[in-house]
Amino acid sequence: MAPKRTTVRDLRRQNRSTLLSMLFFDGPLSRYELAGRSGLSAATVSTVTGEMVDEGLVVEAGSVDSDGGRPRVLLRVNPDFGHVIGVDVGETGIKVELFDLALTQLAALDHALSPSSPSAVASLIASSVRDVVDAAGVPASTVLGVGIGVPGTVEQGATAVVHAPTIGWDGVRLEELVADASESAWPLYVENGAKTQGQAEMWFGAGRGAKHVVIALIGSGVGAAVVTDGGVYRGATSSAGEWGHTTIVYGGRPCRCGALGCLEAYVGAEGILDRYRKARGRALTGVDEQSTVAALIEAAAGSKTAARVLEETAGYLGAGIANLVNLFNPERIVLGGWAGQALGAHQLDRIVAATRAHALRHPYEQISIELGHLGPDAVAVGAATLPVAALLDRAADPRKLAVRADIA
Amino acid sequence: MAPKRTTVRDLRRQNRSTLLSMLFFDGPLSRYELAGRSGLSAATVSTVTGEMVDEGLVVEAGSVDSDGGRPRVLLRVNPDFGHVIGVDVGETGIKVELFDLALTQLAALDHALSPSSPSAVASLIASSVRDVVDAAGVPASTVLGVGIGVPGTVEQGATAVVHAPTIGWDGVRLEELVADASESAWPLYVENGAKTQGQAEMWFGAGRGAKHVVIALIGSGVGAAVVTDGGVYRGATSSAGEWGHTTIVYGGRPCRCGALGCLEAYVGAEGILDRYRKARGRALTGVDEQSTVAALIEAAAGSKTAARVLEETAGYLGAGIANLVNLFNPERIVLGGWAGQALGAHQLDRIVAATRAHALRHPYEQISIELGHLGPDAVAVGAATLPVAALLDRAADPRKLAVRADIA
DNA sequence: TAGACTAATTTTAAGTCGCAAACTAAGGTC
DNA sequence: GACCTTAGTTTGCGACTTAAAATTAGTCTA
Repeated sequence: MAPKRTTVRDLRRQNRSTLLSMLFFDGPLSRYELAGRSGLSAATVSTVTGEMVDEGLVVEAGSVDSDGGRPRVLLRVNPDFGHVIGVDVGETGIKVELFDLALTQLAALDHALSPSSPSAVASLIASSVRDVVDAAGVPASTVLGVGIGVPGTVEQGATAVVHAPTIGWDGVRLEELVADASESAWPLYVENGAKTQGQAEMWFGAGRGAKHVVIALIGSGVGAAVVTDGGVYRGATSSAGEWGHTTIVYGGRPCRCGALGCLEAYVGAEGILDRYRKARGRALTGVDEQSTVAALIEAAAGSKTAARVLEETAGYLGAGIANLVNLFNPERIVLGGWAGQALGAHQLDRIVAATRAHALRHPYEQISIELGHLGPDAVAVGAATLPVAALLDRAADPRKLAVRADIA
Repeated sequence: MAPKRTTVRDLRRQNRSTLLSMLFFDGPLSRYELAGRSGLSAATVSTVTGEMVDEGLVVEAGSVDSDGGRPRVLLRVNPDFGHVIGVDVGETGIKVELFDLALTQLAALDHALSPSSPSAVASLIASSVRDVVDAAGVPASTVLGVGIGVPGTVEQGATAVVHAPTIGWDGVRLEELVADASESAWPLYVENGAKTQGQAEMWFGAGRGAKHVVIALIGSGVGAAVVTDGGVYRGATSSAGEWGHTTIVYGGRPCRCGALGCLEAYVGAEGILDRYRKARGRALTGVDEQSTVAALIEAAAGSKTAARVLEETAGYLGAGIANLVNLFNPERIVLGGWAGQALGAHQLDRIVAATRAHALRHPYEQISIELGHLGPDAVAVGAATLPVAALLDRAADPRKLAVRADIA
């Protein structure tokens, strides 16, 4: 059982973490402001920040006048304290990006990838990570960790286990595989790609500032990242948020998961296009799903059928969102994913109206529905936030004593 | 903003709370066992428990042999340290019960109540609370707090605001009303009745020992209490878990909430009976909903129509449960509420099968589905746990400095 | 240009906390 | 009754936060 005790040491770690997180999220702040915001005494702020400055974690960043007295010295997280890497394992390729601690991208790599064995993917990840470090020209020793977003559920445990039916993975111990394929021993953080994308929206996108958010992601598949009390909600075995496979039409359209009437079968890109094909009698043509959906949206101006299919889609989607509202009672819904943003750009009013029609009045009144600010590219940045989150949480180099139980 | 700092005083409070909670939930324990379980040193356990014994919060409770050495002295929470009161505000009456700290019932009162103004209900609560204290013969000064379960959503804030459409309450500041109607200044804890019932299942019923549980409650209405990481999940404004009004059949049966296709319209008692009436052409007779549903279940042995309606009900319910499984990924589902337990007793296999059919394999494999151990009576005990939870959380008399932000 | 003044940090001294180690208590065994 | 074993207490210490005092780094005034 986890130790439930609290010792004096935990105090310092907790307070370091609080102050470091404030500096990270709320930009440069003086010690004085830190004291005010944190509730800590000026003395403590001084000693704690002093420590972090000595360690190179925090640096001074100019100063601002304070009417009449000693100017305030601004502190901020040292962007060069270390670097983090985010990996987006997609269904058709992997992206590897390297960032500094301010999450500024310093290098990026893309690899197309036909469906391959888990160990082949793991090797590719390991070598690409190596490559991106070389490409960025940063010393290997400054890499604090590697976050990996995968298209499937991830069981967090002693080692992360991935279940990703769309790429044929079932019980893949990706963390072990990548670790075995790498020479370096950087901490690895494997997480569901929807959750990393959600994390990115929370840190840099439409979720900023809110504590209870559901990020609805609609692409080929449909998923959601649920943020409760500021942290990503995982559930008992980290597979929470499988919104796409909730039943919205009992006994309805067959879904690729095998069940009937899943939301994904109606509002997933494939479901939308298939419904159009059935209604119209023939399919739209497009080089890929994404452009076909775009063509459908454009066609809606002239085609009654296209317009009706999209209208219905907005209805289903609104009902699906209303389910999230009723169950999670968030303060904000962020509509993301490439199809979600495309639909939202043309149909947001209708989607909102359908949500209102299906949600209870009280929780509905609490929410705002917004489009995501980031595209699917955000999976990699989101993955890169994982080692940063570990750093903020421990307020210490995550490579040391990497107890990675709850990354939040 | 809440103070984010952690001071050395918080340590003691935290550790007191840990030890007190262990004693409460895991029965009498010796200091030695407490040290082992908590990870605290024997020295700290000794001083902390010493304090709590001095304060009367904890008492010694015999001793047990330890092979060969000094016997272990058992400690337990002093059941007579104080008393707590639970109030169940139902649609047809209120129940008020008084318990000692071991949640042993010492007195109970029932009042029928025709739909009345909030302030009339508040007065009745205030006077009944007074009465139950007199009936139990305990000194008023020993009452640590009063928990109130209400049939609607409760916005927790500076003062609890209740929205309960079924009894015509909209924005009722019940906490203020009751406080104004009482002479005593006992801390009040107002909470949704489904959540208090869920809390009772967690502490004493089918939820014991689990950390991620959804308690599905089916009666006339349908709701759920979601427990994540051991605490009741509330969402941004405490109206999370409105499972009954999630859409399960898009465009389906009208629900009393105004929307179409809500789960409640299919598996709520009224919905079941109405579906039977429509299928059969005539209604079953019964003195009330509860006995009518019982009659329907009995009729299923002979009547094809009744059997089919129940079968369909199991299907809808399974799909609804699957949605909970996919979204919350709990480790356990508890099926409660009078109708839920009645259905579960006769149809559990079918419900489980329908759940499996609609849930994703991976999260499905994590769960066990169980019948609730407690009936709807549990609302009052559940409400009474609220002041106890406050006591355990603060490890101090909740009447002092009652900061009731997060009761968990 | 030297005080005087103001406001941000740092230093100092005090009090709390948990812990390891030494110590005491309470039983059993031979 | 000497000795062993185990439970619980006391003691001394290092780590931590804090209030208060001291210091620092500017601006303003005369």
